[in-house]
Amino acid sequence: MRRQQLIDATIDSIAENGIGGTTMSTVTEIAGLSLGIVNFHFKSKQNLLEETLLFLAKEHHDQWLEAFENAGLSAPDKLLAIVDAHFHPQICTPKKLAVWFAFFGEAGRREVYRSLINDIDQERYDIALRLCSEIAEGGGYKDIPPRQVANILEALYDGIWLELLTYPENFQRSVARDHIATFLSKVYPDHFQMPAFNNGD
Amino acid sequence: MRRQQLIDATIDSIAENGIGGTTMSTVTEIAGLSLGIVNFHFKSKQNLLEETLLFLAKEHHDQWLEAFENAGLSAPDKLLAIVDAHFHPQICTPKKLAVWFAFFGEAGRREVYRSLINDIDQERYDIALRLCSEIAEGGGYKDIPPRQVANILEALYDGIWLELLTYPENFQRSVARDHIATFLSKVYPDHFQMPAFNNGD
Amino acid sequence: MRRQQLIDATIDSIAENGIGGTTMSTVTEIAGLSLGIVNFHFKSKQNLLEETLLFLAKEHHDQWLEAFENAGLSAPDKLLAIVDAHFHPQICTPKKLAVWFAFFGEAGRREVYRSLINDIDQERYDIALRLCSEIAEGGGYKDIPPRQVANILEALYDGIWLELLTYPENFQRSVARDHIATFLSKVYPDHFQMPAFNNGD
Amino acid sequence: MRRQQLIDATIDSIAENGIGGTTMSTVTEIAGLSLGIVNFHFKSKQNLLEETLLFLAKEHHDQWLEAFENAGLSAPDKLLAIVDAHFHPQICTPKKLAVWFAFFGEAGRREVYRSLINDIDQERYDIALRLCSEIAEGGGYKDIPPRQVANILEALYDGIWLELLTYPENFQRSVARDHIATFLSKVYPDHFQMPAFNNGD
DNA sequence: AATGAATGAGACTTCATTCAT
DNA sequence: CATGAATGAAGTCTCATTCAT
Repeated sequence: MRRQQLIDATIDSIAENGIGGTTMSTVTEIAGLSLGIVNFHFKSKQNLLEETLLFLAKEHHDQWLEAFENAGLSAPDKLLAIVDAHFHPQICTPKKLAVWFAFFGEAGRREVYRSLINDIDQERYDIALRLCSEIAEGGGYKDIPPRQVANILEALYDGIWLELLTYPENFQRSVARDHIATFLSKVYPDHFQMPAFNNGD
Repeated sequence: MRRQQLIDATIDSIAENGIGGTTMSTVTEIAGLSLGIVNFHFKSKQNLLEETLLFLAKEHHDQWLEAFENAGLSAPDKLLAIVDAHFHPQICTPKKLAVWFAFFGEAGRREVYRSLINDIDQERYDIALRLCSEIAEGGGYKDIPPRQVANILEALYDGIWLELLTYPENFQRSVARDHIATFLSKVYPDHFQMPAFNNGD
Repeated sequence: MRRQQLIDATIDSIAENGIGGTTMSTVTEIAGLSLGIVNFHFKSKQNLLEETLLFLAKEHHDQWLEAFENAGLSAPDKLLAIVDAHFHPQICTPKKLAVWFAFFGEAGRREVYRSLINDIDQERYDIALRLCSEIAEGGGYKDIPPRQVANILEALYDGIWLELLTYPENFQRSVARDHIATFLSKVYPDHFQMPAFNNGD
Repeated sequence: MRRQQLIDATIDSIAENGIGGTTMSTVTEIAGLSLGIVNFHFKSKQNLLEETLLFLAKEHHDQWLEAFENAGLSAPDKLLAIVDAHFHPQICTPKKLAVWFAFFGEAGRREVYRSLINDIDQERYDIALRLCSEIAEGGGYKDIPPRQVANILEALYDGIWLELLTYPENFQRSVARDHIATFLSKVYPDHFQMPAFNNGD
């Protein structure tokens, strides 16, 4: 309860001030609580940051995993469900994107962040790889190794997120998602269809 | 010169300590200069950081612009030259990638940095868009709007950079570049050819 | 009772963490009680510390006073009983010595603590002085004023305690006590006998 | 210069407020300097405290060592010189005594303090033991082992210091020193003479 | 009586910036 | 131009005390 309240405030603060600009004061002020309370519920500021990242990672993980499981039975359906999950309104908000990249910026030096992010990525990558392999095998796609498709997908998630973050004025989740659908329709044309483009884009 | 010496040291320091861990001391110590000298050549720490980002942006800009101009005359050649420039050994080093994402992660400063590098990004995007339009027109590619190809390219640059940064143990510029070449060969099959894949990938 | 339970825990905590490292938390945790309970039974932390010192002082006082009263009738017997009481297993434990010197070291609080234990020290000094006077008079010892013997005794108590505290690896109450007995045998040779020394010492 | 200024201020502050009550503020305020300067010249508060203890220990060590070396050639002269050094006006001031006992109170838990104090004590103890052995041998004193005399001397130094600290209103270095001279005159009567007592004491 | 979450003053420490040399 | 000691604001963390339950 208090913990979640503080994690929410931390997300707000990082989105607004960055990790470096996030202080105990900014967090507790946003949460409307007293300064000392963070060290009461979390051991330290560092721990608060880690728990915040953990929360985001879990939320993201649950989102795509559920999408994957609830999607239609076919591999393309499941793969597309995972793609869509990255741009779900619960996950892909300007605030949360800002926080993700704040952590990415530190990940090189903070083993904790890195391993946290890696674990989740790895699981998703493995599933995507399996789905691509199924599709490639079933469709007779021989020119691109499934591993490469999965790699490009991972890069596209992050790359598009960064576009959305950097140019929030054109922020449109649907367009973002269409980028990836387009890519898939080119790679596996019999299994994904090109999205219809609105003129304006 | 002193200024460049300090900017280089700043890059080293940010790569090693992050922006938050970069202090006047870490910078001047790496540069082998005295503490007080930064405020002599730069107005403030903030200014030093901005100049550092600007330096990277310019270096990057010069790289792809020169590649673009020196490339073969055809649009595909020129587009591929821009792609390659992103993974040139001068530009795409672990240290510099770390600095780029350190800046991307600093939400609070994003405004400042955005205003610094917007023009450069825009220029590259415009050129790529023009090239894609030429190719699409000449090749009769009608299903994907050139704007979208250009957008996906931008996302791929950043997304692949982030992969390289996050998983430095598989750091291979050539593989990175192949991802994009693969994408282009799928979008404009008559103008780009699929790279040959090594078995290991 | 709760109060005594907390005082005991305070002694344990001071011995382990020092006065500075002793907090409401360390005390209540050792006591196995809830954090808020101290301010319930004691006015404040300061008050808890004072009561703890007072407890030690009283315990010490009772010890030597009882020893004094129960000893043989002769003045030397009674004086030696007081000496022995300082090294009684109930009084002279590593933990309690640590607490004593923790308090002695707290200059800022010395005034407070002095006012608490002054009377007790004075009472013991007066009794010792009286006993020395009796012995000196009865034995015709004219070269040392009784007051000086009493003073040296007081210094020896504390000095030997500090040795015991500082070098706990050679902690031997019997040796400590022998130091003082030796001193007395030199000052009042007809009334105290030199202890036998074990070779090792 | 600045360092010594801060060490002096630390001694003043510990004497007045104790170690627990000594803060960066109290120290720098006494020194008339700015708050941040301690961490500039010393790494941390803990380091400042250790350097302060080191300074006192060195000063004390130099004092008795010089006294020992400059004293008359006979063993009694040298031993008495060491005794006297403990009550030299440079060493035995109310302020410095307060600081010593502040550190003694922490010594049990701070290995640094302990080892610092131990080293100095050991050297002095060894010298005193040697002198006592010489005297005992030369004078045919067989009833007290030299080791015990040396031990009692050590206890007396600290014990008398504590008396002086606790009852500063009777602070008289000469009386203190006489206590020890009296003890020695009783132990080695042919080599030390009883001091003359003023009536008042 | 008892609990323990919450508060907020105050401690230590870091570090951008200044300025006498 | 260059140095680096000095300053002091600001950040993290601790902890005595309070108070609703």
